[in-house]
Amino acid sequence: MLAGAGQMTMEMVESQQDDSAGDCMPERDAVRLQNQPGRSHISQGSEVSVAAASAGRGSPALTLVQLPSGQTVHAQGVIQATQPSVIQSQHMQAVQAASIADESAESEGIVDSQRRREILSRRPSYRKILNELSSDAPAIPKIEEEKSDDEGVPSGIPAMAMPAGLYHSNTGQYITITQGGAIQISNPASDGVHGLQTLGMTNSGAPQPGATIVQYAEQSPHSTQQYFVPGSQGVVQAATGDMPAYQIRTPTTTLPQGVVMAASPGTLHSPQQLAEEATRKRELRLMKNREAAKECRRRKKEYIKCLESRVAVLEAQNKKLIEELETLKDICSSKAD
DNA sequence: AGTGCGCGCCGTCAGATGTG
DNA sequence: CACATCTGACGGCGCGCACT
Repeated sequence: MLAGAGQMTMEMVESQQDDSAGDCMPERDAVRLQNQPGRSHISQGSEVSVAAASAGRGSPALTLVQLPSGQTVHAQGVIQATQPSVIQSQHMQAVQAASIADESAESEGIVDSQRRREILSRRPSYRKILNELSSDAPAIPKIEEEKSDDEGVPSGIPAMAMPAGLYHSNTGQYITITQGGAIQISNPASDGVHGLQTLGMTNSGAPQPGATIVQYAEQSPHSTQQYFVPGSQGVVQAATGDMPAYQIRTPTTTLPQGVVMAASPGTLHSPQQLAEEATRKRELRLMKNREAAKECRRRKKEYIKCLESRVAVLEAQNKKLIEELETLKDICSSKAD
């Protein structure tokens, strides 16, 4: 990432990393430009001093140019407005802006610095950061929440994007919903016909719209599978082996993660059943974490793309500012002559 | 063809963070 | 505060590529 970034941009990125994990903000960039002339391509003792007047968000940036004669000139900058940071949350921007602008107000400054430290100590949430920014900057794509098709699906249960009526499990089995509402489970290890199991769905007329989740535990007692069946209602759990059982219910109950026990909780007394329950919970937790990790990686990629976009924007701004500075220098030197 | 290397993706764990 | 969620870190795996 960031390969080919210009020198100043890289410095800015590095300084961002100094502050916290993935924090940067245009306001602070402006302050740095003012306080660190060496970074703004203005040599020490230059005849022209440039101070970036803090321009509020959305207002044109004004640059104060001190001429050798002592005259001060307000120059309109090429950057019309500070760009919202890709990775800086609005909350953070507010705190930062307050901490910079109101340093004289000691009591508020103390509170701000405490809040600032508190925020800086947190790890960034890619989803939160980008969503907050996207609400402020329409150009920044919002990280997509769960698609509407997935609404009603308990978190962590992958939707099977398969043709209508045919679904594929995470263990390679195929689920077929027949027109009569029956669920057929086939194992591809066989030729697709042998080993076919059929489950009946009898409550397809459940009143609440939503989706069906089929949870299926087969020969291995440690194997529990869930299937999301769009467009229908109810949750199905199938368990074969010692105690074959199938249950269908609507997914709107308060049971978390859409899990339905095949056996009633009151029957889980034997050590074996307790062990099975513990294993089932572990499998469920691993499955949810697996999905969470996938989602996190997707968000991280999006986050990095936004950072790279911001690098490009800052490089362009940097280039324009340098050009503007050269122009102002020429004006000043011509006036001095 | 066999091998080593780099890269990306994935699953899992542990700890931080968010939420009701 | 308990529980859920998120994310960094780690290791494994597969793939492509260059080299022998």
